Amino acid sequence: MSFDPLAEAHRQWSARWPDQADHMAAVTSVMRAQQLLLSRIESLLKPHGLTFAAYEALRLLAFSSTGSLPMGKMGRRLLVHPASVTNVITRLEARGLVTRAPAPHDRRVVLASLTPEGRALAEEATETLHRDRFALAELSARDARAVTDALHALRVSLDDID
Amino acid sequence: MSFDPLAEAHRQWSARWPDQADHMAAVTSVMRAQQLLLSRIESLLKPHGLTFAAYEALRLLAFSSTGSLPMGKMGRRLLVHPASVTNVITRLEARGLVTRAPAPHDRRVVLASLTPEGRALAEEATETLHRDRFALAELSARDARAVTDALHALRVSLDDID
DNA sequence: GTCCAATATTTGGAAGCTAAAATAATTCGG
DNA sequence: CCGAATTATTTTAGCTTCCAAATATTGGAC
Repeated sequence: MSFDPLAEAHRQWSARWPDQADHMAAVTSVMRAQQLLLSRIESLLKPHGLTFAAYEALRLLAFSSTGSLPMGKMGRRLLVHPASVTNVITRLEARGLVTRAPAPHDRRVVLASLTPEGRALAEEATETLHRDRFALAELSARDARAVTDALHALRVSLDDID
Repeated sequence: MSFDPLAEAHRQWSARWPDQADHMAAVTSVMRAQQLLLSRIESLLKPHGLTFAAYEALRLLAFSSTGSLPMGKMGRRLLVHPASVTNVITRLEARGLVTRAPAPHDRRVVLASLTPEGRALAEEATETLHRDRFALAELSARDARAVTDALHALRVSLDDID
């Protein structure tokens, strides 16, 4: 009874380009899964006034031993463009969740630091995500690992690793 | 020798919340895979002057029997917000790849139609993507299917299907 | 037959991402 | 020890997403 638009696209593609259909379907699956997950997670975070990007930045700072990190390092860890870090930190700073200051040893570097409010919010938001297992409450741990493993192979093939 | 920031995140998460780590890693994998794929595919499409969103709209029209579809239907097929369809069609129309006209039977409905130039570009772009197997040339068909299957389970758990 | 509710699209605004150019600070070569 | 190259961040501009509000059209109730 279930209709899967993705399976439908795969069939259509198969009819014309049989040797491309599996790769097309993999790409489409990734795009769709990301879209669904992002939307679920953002609605979990919305009550805290956080987007996913903002949550990740806060979480990263909360994980660091001192609660502060250089902007550039954050971008590399989060795998986003430096300009995106500037963007998100600017908004967090305006809300008093983070402060910004030049690093003592190298004044080109800007250090973002968690305020107590920022740390508290990061923990609340993490609890919310945990309650719903990152929106994947209905997925078994085994199936979650299958996703990670399959995508590991994909990332290797895209040179994300090594 | 390989360092995988994702495996690292999984380890850190495991140390504090062992029963959440697999789900967190699955989410992070999806986000990262999408980011990588999108970036590869957009560089393949760039020479044609297309973004991935624009390519998908063009491809959808090219697949339809008449080469034209109502805006709303396109949004539902592509699983994006109506406003996004307006946005992308506006840009394609400005380039002469698509035309827009009210539907005869219901003048609220706007029909987007492929021009000959639009159809030609859709085919060229598809050929380019095929040459690199949607940026997944290095991935075996078996591994591609594993991705689709694992994400199928994820999508089912998110009620994307049924 | 007219008015009201539902449907289709567009508009405007907030956020994200990227790439490329501009600014500031540091370090290295001669 | 001074100027050039490098590095870190921000700015600007373009594209994408979504949401919410506005606009237009249709169809049903009375």
